[in-house]
Amino acid sequence: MSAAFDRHDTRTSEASTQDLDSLLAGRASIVARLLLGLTLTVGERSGRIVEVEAYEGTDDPASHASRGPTPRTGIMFGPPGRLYVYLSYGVHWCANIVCHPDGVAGAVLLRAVEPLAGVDEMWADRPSAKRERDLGSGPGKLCAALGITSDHNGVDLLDERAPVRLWRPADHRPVDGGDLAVGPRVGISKAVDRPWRFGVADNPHLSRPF
DNA sequence: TACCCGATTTACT
DNA sequence: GTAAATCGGGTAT
Repeated sequence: MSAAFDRHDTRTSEASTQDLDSLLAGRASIVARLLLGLTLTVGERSGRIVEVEAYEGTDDPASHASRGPTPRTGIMFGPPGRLYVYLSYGVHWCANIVCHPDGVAGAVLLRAVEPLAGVDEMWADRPSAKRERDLGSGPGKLCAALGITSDHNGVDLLDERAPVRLWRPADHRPVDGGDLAVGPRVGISKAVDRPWRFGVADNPHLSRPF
């Protein structure tokens, strides 16, 4: 599969100037960190992505796509830039951004956002939150705060008319150097050694410290 | 058709 | 720190 990425990996070195469209076709473990600092908008609500995890599909035992496509995971085998939403523990919705080229499964789990707009609506859907930094500080919390549910599964995030949109704010700066925190993924039992959790270092809205 | 379990959150001890 | 809540998909009957 690596041949499918050779072209993309070289281009992602200058990712900050690329279109999101081509960026998302790259390898999940590289795309993930590049999503930090981008904005996710659902209606009136917006959040800055501050924590993510990469899941590399067929070659990643921890990925839902590791055993091939199913009715649930099929979206991850399609074109990049779409939203993959699944139910965790029968309770919480979790959202991923599909990446890799069309036909090659891969995704980036959204783990935390910093509220930017529509904060009143977020509080209404996160009644148990005690502080603003608790509103989106986890993959399930993030979906509740932004109002993301299975209704949004398969949405094209780059379509301006879509109910959920991913975009680069005018003041965006790549998160790297000392601002980039890296660590092992959370809550998995396979491939636990892969350091594919990325975050904005010391950001108060993280799901947990690195 | 049955059983098992999970990319979690929350409340309670 | 620990356990309960809750349900769809995967794997085995």
